[in-house]
Amino acid sequence: MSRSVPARPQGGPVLQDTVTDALRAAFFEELAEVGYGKLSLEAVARRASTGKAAIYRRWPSKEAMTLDLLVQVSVTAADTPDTGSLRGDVLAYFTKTEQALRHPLVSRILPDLLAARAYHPGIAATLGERIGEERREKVGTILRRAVERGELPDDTDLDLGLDFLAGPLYWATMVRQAPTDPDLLARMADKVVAALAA
Amino acid sequence: MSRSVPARPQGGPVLQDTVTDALRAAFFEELAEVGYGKLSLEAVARRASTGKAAIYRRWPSKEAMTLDLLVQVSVTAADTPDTGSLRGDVLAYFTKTEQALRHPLVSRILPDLLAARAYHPGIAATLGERIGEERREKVGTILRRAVERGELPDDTDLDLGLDFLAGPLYWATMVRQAPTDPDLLARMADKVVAALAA
DNA sequence: GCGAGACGGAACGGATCCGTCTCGGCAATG
DNA sequence: CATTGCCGAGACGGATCCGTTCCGTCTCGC
Repeated sequence: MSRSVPARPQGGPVLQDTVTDALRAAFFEELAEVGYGKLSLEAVARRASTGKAAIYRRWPSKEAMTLDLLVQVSVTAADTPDTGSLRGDVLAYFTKTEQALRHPLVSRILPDLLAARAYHPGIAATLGERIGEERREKVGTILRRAVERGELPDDTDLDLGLDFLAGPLYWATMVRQAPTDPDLLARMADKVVAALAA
Repeated sequence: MSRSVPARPQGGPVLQDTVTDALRAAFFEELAEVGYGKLSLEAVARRASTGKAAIYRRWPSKEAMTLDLLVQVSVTAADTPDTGSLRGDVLAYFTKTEQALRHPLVSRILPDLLAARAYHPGIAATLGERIGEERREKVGTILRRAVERGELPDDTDLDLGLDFLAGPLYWATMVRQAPTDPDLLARMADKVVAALAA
């Protein structure tokens, strides 16, 4: 063994440079193209115009690479601005979320990752703890503000409310894959507000 | 070529027998275990205690096998009974649907197939035309009955209503993977009725 | 200008998969 | 009893993948 191994905290990438960026981009593009189940590091390296060794120099395994990159991306979740009313907040959140879900990479990767949870405990944990919790926290702010304003009762069930903030939009956009025009979002927001107040 | 090929309508299975049943069961169990992307016909044959030839005697390819078996299963969708009120219909539908979604095989296979649509046009077509359309038809009956009863206005948007019948329950059960007790379903039904009436 | 180390590229062994093909076994038929 | 045809088992060629290892090159800091 003549090669010296760089000492690094196990499981994380060391280098922040062009090659790492290319690998990250290639990883997500490949993930969007074939899905996690069929993701091959050979293809990622090929797409990044890189040798496989460059990958294994950064991450110890395919799963570690996935989890690390997922966490990096998860911090992107945006805030939900206070528009002054529950309906305004919901509509703003719908508009922004729908836009995010329509992103070509997101729309292919997200359902795949949600499905991959069933087969890969690591992905389930990362998605639940990092991304899910953060989302829950940020979107929950909409409901808490509405309670403070007096638009919703004090004993509002936050979890149940979040199901209505997420469910219909996710179903329409991702499952049913319907073309959602702005008018639809407005009418959906009206109905969600009615549901929350019920 | 000494083997005689049985004349059959291209693409469909011929034999309805023990072997076919074993293959179908093994296919879905394997699908639930590894996902469509990594589904291997070798593993299906192994699990069914069968030779691979038995598969290729029935279906010309992995995709054909999948689509054929999916269509066979899709006819299982149950009817939605008339309970006399919109709220009763919704709650009955919720209860039955939640039960179906909790089925160990369904809960693993369904998200995977929804994700697989992005990579396999054939699956997207089959899911959309066969299963999606049928579901839309049956669940839509709930809304049409409510319109006839006068519980909903005549100009009710069926598609938007369906998003509320499906979205929150799907999100809570499949995405959030929350433990849904009967009480939660009842409160969710209340809110859905309020949303539909808005 | 020199050494350390990352680079792209390529090959490796071992594994898995697809789809085809060939066996011998077995049951039903005639 | 001989024929027929599906059966399970599994070998096969060709392909892909993982994770490791090596080569020769390039770019740094010193």
